[in-house]
Amino acid sequence: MGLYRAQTYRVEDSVGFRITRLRAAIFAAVDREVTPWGVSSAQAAILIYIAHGRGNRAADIARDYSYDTGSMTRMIDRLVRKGLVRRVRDAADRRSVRIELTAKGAKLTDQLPAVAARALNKLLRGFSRPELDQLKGYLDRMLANVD
Amino acid sequence: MGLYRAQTYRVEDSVGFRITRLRAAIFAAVDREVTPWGVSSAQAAILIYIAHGRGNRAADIARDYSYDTGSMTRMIDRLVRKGLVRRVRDAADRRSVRIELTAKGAKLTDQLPAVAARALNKLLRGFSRPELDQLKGYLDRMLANVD
DNA sequence: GGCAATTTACTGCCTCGGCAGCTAATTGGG
DNA sequence: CCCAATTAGCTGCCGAGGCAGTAAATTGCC
Repeated sequence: MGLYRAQTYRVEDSVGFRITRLRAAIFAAVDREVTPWGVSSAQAAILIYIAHGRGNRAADIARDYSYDTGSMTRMIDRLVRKGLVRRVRDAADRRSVRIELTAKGAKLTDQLPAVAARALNKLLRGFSRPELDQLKGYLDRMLANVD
Repeated sequence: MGLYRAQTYRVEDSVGFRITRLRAAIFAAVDREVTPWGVSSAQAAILIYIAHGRGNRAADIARDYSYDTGSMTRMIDRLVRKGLVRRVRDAADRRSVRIELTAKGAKLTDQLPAVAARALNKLLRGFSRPELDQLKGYLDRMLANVD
C-alpha cells in the first residue's frame, strides 16, 4: 500500500511524468543558452566537471555521473572531435585515460557556469532558497531509495 | 541575481543534475519491472495512456507528452512491430492516424498500471502524501516557468 | 470557390544513454 | 611468481528524443 495505486494510476499525474518532462525542459533551456558556443547541455556539464578537475580519468567522470562507460567514450569522442578536450594515456596505469581540456576548451568552459546558472535561475523564478533546498532534499530522498 | 551563481556553480549540486539522475533512476526502476512483459518504461507509459483512450490520435498523444511528432511516429512503429498497437486512418480527417490497442496490447496493458505504481512506490518509500503533493507542486512550478 | 496557411504524419540525420561483449592492463591470492 | 579475477576503455547494437524538411489533407480568408 503505497502512494500510487493501480486502479487510479494516470501517467500524467505521476512523479515520473513530471520528472521526465522537467528534465527535457531543463535540457532544452540550457541547450538554447549554450548552443551559440557550439556545445550541448550534456557536453557543457562534462566540460564544467572536467574544469573543476578532481578525478578527470574517464572512469571517474562516468562513475560520478552514473554514466555507462560506453556512453562516456562516445561523449569524449564528440568533445575531442570539437577540439575541446584531449585524451592522455595515464603512464602509471596504462588502462586509464586522463581527459584534459585543450586551450580552446578551457577558454570556452570559463563561460559555461554563468550560462548554465542563468538558465536554471529562469526555471526557478519565484523559488526561495528554503524552497529550493526542500526540493533538492525530496529529490535526494528519492535517489536514496534507488536500490 | 538568482539562486545559482557562476562563481560557485557545481554541476553535481544543481537541480538539473538531480533531475537528470532521478529520471534515469525512475526509467531503470520501471524498466526492470516491465521488461518481463517485453516493453520498455517509455512504451508502457504510452500504452497506459492509450488505454485510458481519450485523444488517441498520434498528434494528441505527442502533444500531451510534449513529444516530437517524429519521435511519436517511431514509438508507434516499435509498438506496432510488437503487435501491441494498430494504426487506423481516421475517416473524418484523413491526415490523422488513430492508435488502437490490439487484443494482445489490451491484455498486456491491463497489467501495467500495477507494475508502474509498484516501481514508483518503491522510490517514494518514506514519503507522506503531503510531502509528495509538495514535491509535485515544486515540479509543476518549475514547469510553469518554461517559456 | 480558390488559394494560402496550417496541420498531420513521416523521414533522414543527429545526440544521448544503456547493455553486452571484447581486449589490454593491473591486482591479488595461492 | 603465476594465474585468476578485476578494472578501464572501446565497440556494436539498440531505444529514445529533437530538429528540419516533405507530402498530403484540411481550414480559413478573400
